[in-house]
Amino acid sequence: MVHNHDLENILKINGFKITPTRLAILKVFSHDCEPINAEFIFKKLKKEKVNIVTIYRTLTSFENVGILKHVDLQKDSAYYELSGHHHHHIICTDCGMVEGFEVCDIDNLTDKVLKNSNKFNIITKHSLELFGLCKKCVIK
Amino acid sequence: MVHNHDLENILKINGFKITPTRLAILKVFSHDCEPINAEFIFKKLKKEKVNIVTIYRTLTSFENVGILKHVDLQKDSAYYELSGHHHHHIICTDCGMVEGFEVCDIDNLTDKVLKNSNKFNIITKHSLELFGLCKKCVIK
DNA sequence: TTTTTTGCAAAAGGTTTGCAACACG
DNA sequence: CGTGTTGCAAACCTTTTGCAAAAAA
Repeated sequence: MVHNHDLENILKINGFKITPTRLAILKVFSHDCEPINAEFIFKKLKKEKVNIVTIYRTLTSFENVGILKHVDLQKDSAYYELSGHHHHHIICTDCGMVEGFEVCDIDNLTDKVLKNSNKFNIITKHSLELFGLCKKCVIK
Repeated sequence: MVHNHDLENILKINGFKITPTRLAILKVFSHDCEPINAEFIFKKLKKEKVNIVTIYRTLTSFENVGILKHVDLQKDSAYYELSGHHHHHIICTDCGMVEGFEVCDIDNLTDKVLKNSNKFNIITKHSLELFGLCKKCVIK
């Protein structure tokens, strides 16, 4: 269970003023563990009448300080998730369902790649997402 | 060296009619081995006065039949490359420079992931791109 | 009160669509 | 000649920007 004062702390620590809108957006992320986009948050906060421009601005600022991580699902809009533990995703190319996974031998790969590269010697981040068909969509 | 009749063959094999525009676009891809976007092709074919809408349509249809592969460089437009041999990219987050690499232990990873997944059992494709700073941008 | 934050309207940027003219085979 | 392809204009959709009003500290 996430308490409101935890969320307020996240904002404070990152130098943000505490506003109802920011708390509401953070709360959406702490409820839904899957990557979500601006539109999703907008609909979830329909009652609160949060402007979608504010959501875009908030997402960007949260990403800048590292509260959120941009996830590349190869969909047509930008998806974000709380940047807690390092993980990746499997995305169903039929229904869009997303599942996370932890396995990631990226350090090993990065070493090999950098040894063979003559243009790079620093890797700062990586994308690694799997795409496939979920069990429901396979039997369709 | 790529001959014109090779390009014509690619079109024929994939059920396309042979048109100057399609040949020109294919030629751009066979010259530039890095992933490119619609705008890049548009500029390269300035003299031929190819409409950018046609370029978008061609890119989509080439991707559909597998001539081209969409590459996710986390830039603001769609990049494509000839879908020849399997490889991935390192992208400089400062200057945008792209270098390819072949190392890819994805089968191993896929096996591990599917063993732990209860929602998926088929993986059809994957994204794997590294982001970092190229040697030029490091010393800036 | 001072500085951020928000909302609104409008713009921007990449991409898609409808339709008529054109051209490949 | 018939169907697939192209150009043009306009639409679309997500995201960004400018500016004034509102709210946080």
